[in-house]
Amino acid sequence: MASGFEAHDHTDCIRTAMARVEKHCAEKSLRLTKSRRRVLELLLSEHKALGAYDILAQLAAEGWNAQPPVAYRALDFLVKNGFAHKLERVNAYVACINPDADHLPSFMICRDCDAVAEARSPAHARAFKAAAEAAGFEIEKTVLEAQGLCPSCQSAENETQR
Amino acid sequence: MASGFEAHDHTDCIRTAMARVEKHCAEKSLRLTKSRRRVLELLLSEHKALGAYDILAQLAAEGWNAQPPVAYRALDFLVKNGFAHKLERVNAYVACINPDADHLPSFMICRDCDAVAEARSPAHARAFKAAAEAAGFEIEKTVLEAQGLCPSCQSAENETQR
DNA sequence: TTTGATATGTTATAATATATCAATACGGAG
DNA sequence: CTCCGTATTGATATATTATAACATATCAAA
Ligand SMILES: [Zn+2]
Ligand SMILES: [Zn+2]
Ligand SMILES: [Zn+2]
Ligand SMILES: [Zn+2]
Repeated sequence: MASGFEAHDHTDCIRTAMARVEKHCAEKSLRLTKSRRRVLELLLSEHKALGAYDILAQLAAEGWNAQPPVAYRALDFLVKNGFAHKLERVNAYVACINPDADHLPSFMICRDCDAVAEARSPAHARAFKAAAEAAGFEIEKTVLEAQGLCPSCQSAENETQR
Repeated sequence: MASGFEAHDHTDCIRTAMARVEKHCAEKSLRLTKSRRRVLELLLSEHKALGAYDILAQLAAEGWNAQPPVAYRALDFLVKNGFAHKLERVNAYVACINPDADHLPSFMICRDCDAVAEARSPAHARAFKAAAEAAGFEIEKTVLEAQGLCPSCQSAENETQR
């Protein structure tokens, strides 16, 4: 139902995602420049959200002397084109798991380990959209985020309680 | 289906909400102090979200010499006790329309006039919760927000397009 | 009336995000 | 190829949102 918490071949996960983004950029003549590509790689490296300043710190560690606009511009590009999403609850950004399909993303965010899973079956998102439209509201953007404990952090909490 | 966009007796709306909060505070021995009460009144005054610094500005206009922690502490109290909600998408706060029932709130936020409606039928919220639990995720908090155009701002956009 | 807990006052600063403008790189038209 | 308009980057400054820290005040119960 979701992606991010299950065990999977993450190397392949990254490769597939990059390939889809590259293809999409080629088709739409979008320029996946050095900083945009590197920021996307950082977001893809783990199924976790990174804040803009986390990204800046990583770039700095790689010798990049990058100021805040560098991160925000790259993130704007990635978000605008659907390659990443912003998690409003935590002011952080995560790579999209389905970066060329139009969708209403929704997320589960672990408060303990910061793991993020993007839900794949957006029945609730469509239901929200339908309910809003029934109320005469024209949706342009949805924010659907759940914060709590991922499966493995629930286990960890139970361990320490003993 | 929602509250905020429809015409209604808003004076009564405010009075009812304050009464419910007062009752709840009395029952739970919560202290609805001067600043907490005034911030809640400001949030209730319109079905719009106010940022912490909007609130500080209003308090200042009333002669309050209030520093940021004053607003954030009052908002924390109101949010923690379910009298207000934070809209993560716009970093702003809105009074709850159902302030003594436990619920998973969801919102429609107009990008044009900043009107906010809290949805009353949370079928989509429950569906989200169910989907997350099916994935083994333990939800502690949900953020469900739609941003777009409220009914009256849709009309206004159509006017100007002519 | 002491006491412990909760709330407020006050100052400073952290964390997140954007405005602005100059310099550069890119990519198509000629 | 080379010129031109546009998109992107570099660099500095600043805006916006939120919290840390610690002293003081208030409350309510023992
Ligand atoms: Zn993966
Ligand atoms: Zn976790
Ligand atoms: Zn009302
Ligand atoms: Zn509106």
